[in-house]
Amino acid sequence: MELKANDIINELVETKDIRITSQRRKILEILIENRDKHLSVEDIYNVSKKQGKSVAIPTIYRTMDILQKSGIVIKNDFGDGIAKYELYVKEKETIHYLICKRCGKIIEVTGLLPDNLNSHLLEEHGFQAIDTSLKIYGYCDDCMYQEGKFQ
Amino acid sequence: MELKANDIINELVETKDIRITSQRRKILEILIENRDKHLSVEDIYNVSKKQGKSVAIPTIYRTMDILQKSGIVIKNDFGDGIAKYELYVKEKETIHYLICKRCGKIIEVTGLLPDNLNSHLLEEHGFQAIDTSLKIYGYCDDCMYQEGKFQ
DNA sequence: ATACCTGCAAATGCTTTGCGGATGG
DNA sequence: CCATCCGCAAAGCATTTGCAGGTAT
Repeated sequence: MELKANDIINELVETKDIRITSQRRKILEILIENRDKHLSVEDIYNVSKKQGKSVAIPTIYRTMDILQKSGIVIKNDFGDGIAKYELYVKEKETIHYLICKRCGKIIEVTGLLPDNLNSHLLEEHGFQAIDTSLKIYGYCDDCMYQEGKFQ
Repeated sequence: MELKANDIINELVETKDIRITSQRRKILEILIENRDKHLSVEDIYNVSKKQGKSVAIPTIYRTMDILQKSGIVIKNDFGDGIAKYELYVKEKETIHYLICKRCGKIIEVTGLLPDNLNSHLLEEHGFQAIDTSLKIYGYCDDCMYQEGKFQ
């Protein structure tokens, strides 16, 4: 855990020239503790406050921006207009999201896209893919037979 | 053109109980004239103003909300936080978007997803898919060999 | 030493809402 | 008629920015 944070910090220091401050270390620790979740800036702020090391909201925004541009986090918007961040894990397959329009539950899925997608895009459309975002909105098991209300 | 607007209006009147006002008719006409584009609320406002029948911004938001919930338009966000609307065309295959991170160009593509995707999701995850959104961010032909600046 | 970072407050920009007057069916 | 809609102004809300003081290297 602490080790992982240091790994990421080392990568930050070595590859980009980004200063390591106590706030940035705290944010990275929170991201690592919650690597299975999608955190909003407010989430990160609340956790930092609860843990006694409150980091200001603008600082979090600025840090997430840096982390995203450095490829350390992925920025996501699941349709509610609030940015959600998660650590980028190199080894992991690209994750796709099934988003329930009724209860908001997010199911993570992999392997929906053809393996040769990126080379196909390059050949057919001259497009160099970097980030692929597949989000499928609909109704989860629990909500499917309830009245299909939007939110 | 005018015919199409009336078709949609008839559908509105028949299937939902939505009043037809001059503003809503104007908005539908603008959407039809620009069925190949992705219009922001501001775009629609500017066109309406230029055409001498200015529709107020809040009215456009309210109308787009109704049209979206009625399945007449698709709401999209291509990563800049500004909602873009387009007419939903039933016959059309699901469209995927290649979005250039440098110049912002949007290339529309179809057929990237397996045919049995929805039934697969239902069987494997108990998920009833309604809207599928595949957005791929990267660099277009023109921008690929330029310095890969974000925006 | 000094370039960069933080936190506060204020600004920004898209979107939403309250409300009095207007209008469609 | 009367429920619904429109336009204006103002409010909401996530995000960004200016700036004075603090910190990492």
